[in-house]
Amino acid sequence: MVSVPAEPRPCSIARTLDIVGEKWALLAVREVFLGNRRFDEIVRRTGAPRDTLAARLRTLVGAGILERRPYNEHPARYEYYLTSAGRDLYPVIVTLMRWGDQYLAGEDGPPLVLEHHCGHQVTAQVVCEACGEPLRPTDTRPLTRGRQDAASVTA
Amino acid sequence: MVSVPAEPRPCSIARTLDIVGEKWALLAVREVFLGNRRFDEIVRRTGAPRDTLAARLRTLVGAGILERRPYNEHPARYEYYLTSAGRDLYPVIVTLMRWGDQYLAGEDGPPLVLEHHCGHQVTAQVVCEACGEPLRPTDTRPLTRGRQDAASVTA
DNA sequence: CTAGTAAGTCCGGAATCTGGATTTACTCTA
DNA sequence: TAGAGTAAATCCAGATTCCGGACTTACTAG
Repeated sequence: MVSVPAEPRPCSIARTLDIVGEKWALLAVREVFLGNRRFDEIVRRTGAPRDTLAARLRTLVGAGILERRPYNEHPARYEYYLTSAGRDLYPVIVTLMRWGDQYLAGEDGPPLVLEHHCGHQVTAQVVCEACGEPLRPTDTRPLTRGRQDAASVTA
Repeated sequence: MVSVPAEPRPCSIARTLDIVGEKWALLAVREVFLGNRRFDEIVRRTGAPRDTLAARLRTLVGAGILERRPYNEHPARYEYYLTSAGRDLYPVIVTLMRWGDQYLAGEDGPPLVLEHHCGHQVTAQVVCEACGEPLRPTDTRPLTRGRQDAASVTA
């Protein structure tokens, strides 16, 4: 009965998902990107339960993704702003959006279309920052640093 | 006591998160990208509870992201493969990874480094497919199609 | 005959999520 | 000045989900 040594990967994806890997967290961030910064507005736009949203906003503020700024005292009222770390979640949001546009849009197309300042509709593409080429799974492989047990990347 | 009309946005991000907006779902997909296709291996690498993982794999297969192929009969054994829809989640995965590398890596840097076939380490960047320029939140705005209540995008 | 492997399922307790009502401290309108 | 409205939560109790560990099934290898 030798138990197999469980060893979850140390992984940036897992760590990130511990913070934003839940529906309401990311939808709250989406709303702030769209300019809606108030609690009730975020509740209304996302459909999240108030309790749950309050908890998520706390986590996001604690993680340094959102900043809670008072806009009124007596009674205390707050708005949520993206920090620079929060703004850096933009790529995550737009790639999620693109996937949904591709695979889950109904007959009348994507529910929200963004326009880039170049004049075209936004279609998010992920490229290698170094060479500018599109990043495809088959074109990358784990760089060996110590023991690596990942097999090759194939579909 | 006029109840405020709740109207969650129809949104590709929300729809996508209904499928993959949970830690274990995306980590399972990560493992398959890394070439680990078997149930026990995915459990071991992600640390997910077996029950939960089984449920997530079912969802992912149902959503057309993974494909379950037998590699053995008697006893029946299966492997999970990415469909093309699944491979299209690569941008989501690498942008999540980049964010974690930036904000959550410890002293010894990112736990996993990918090498692009151009020879450089992978740093995922999101660009506008049309003009190739980096996509920044301030450079995009919702294109009005019918009523839109999103304010401008500002930080 | 025993041990190991692989892909799950079953279980019961713990934690989390959910919608609705309530609270607090105002401002605005009749 | 009373009543309604606004905004950010919080409280609650029931429903759901998550979790880890044990178990099952059907083999193969020694």
